[in-house]
Amino acid sequence: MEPTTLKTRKQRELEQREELFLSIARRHFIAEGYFGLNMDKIALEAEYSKGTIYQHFRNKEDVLVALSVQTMEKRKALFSRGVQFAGYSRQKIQAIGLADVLFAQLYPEHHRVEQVIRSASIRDRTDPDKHNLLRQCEQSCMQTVSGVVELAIKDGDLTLPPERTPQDLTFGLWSIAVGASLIVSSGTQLQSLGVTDPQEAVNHNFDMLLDGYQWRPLSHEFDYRASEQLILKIVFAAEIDCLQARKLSYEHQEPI
Amino acid sequence: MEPTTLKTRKQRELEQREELFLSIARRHFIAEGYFGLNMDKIALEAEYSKGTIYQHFRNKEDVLVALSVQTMEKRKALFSRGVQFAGYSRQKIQAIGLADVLFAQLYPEHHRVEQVIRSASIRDRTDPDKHNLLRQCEQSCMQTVSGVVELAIKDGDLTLPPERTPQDLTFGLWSIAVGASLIVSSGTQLQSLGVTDPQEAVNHNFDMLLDGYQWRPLSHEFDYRASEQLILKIVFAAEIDCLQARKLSYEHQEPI
DNA sequence: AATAATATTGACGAAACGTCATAATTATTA
DNA sequence: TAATAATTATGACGTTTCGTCAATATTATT
Repeated sequence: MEPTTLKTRKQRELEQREELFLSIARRHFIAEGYFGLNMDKIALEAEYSKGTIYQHFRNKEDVLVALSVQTMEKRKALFSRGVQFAGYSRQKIQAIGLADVLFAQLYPEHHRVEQVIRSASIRDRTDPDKHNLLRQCEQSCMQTVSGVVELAIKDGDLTLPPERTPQDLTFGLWSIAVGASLIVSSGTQLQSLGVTDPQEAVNHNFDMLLDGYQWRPLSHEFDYRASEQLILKIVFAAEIDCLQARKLSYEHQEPI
Repeated sequence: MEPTTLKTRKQRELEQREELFLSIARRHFIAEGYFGLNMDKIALEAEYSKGTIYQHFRNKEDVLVALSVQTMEKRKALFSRGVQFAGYSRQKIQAIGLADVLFAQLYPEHHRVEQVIRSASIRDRTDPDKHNLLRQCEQSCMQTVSGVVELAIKDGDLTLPPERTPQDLTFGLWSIAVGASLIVSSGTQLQSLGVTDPQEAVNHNFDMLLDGYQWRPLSHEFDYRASEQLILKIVFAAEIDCLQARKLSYEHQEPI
């Protein structure tokens, strides 16, 4: 066998095995969190020795970074789909916002992984190179947003104050998304505080922020509710179907 | 000795000891993060046995919740000071925002504790009662903000859309604050992305969100820069002095 | 077929958690 | 005050899990 073919087959096998480890790891993490995720169990379940696992991952935190990268790539793909919606620049932003919501609903477990890895203590144990890969992935997501901001400026839908960069706005949207999901997941009793529907509130806060920046058309000049339905129908039909099916199957299971 | 007097002295001693444990724990956590914080070391340094530590705290995570409660109480005190500023309702909000910034600068280490405890995995190990105490503390902080929102509505500075609660707005501000600090601390290279001054960007995003809600006076109707200086001077003079002094002492130390 | 290179294994040492029987201290009673 | 009861402190111990590494097995090369 030629070395090239051999190498690629080897590589394929390695990647496949890594994928196996990661899928087991993700399952364990979802079920039992950071402390329930343990290397011996992964090894046992994958039917490889622990040493082999450690040939793929420097340590436990490395596993989490790898999971996060998968997550971020999934999110990025959805963002790219959203940004393609043909409409006002602000509708593209809306589409990205919806993408993020759908993402959270489709893969709620991915969210938890991201949060753990953001924690400084856990991050400090990761291999800097792998961690940079994750950060690049995140930046690439953010750049999708910034790209739309720049487009809006070029189209004349948006004029930033002097001294403000498109990225400042992106940072604002990103903060709301990250912050809200963290607050919700941290168990704060939002209901009892007066926030009946956090998701709805986040959407509205996005709108208010963009209105504040005077991104046209403003929310009172345009029917963004209708726009939302349109975007979901045109761009994310598949995802909606998937969620719908899942919901139905829950309803079926509940009586059992 | 009467039982009451006896009990209070005992209690005082216990509280003092707990404070000792917490101060040691905080130092270790700051220096070495979650994994560097360890119960044996606290015991050793406090010159008590490990068992005694476990009489105060159910487990390691409980120590962190206790630290977080201290943190949140400090923040709440600063918020209460800010809200007393006599001016437009929106200036009160600005004052709370400044309080949060000052808090982060005065006690940067407190921030890290809060972030760790928000992580679902770590939270899951805490005693629910103690954790509720923390959540109550947080809610009380948020209620300070919501109170100002309600005041603004009463004064006619702000009119919320139907279906929106004051708490939805609070949730937006809170999300920005929490999200931004998490993003900054997670090591995302904001500079290289185009956000030169994250703190400045956060402030501006607060302004834009409030402008979006049409909270009067709007940012172009009023000089919030000047207002900021005024608030700092009138309400937070002590904190500014403290930071200034710290800065000077750093400059003195650097040549050494 | 012999040898070299690479990959796999799981036993092992280390670190830290949280417990609990024992010892020490403090309070109560006679 | 002395004896006894109640409370509190101690640190050795069992347990878990991490990450390593010498020994072993597999694969490639000569």
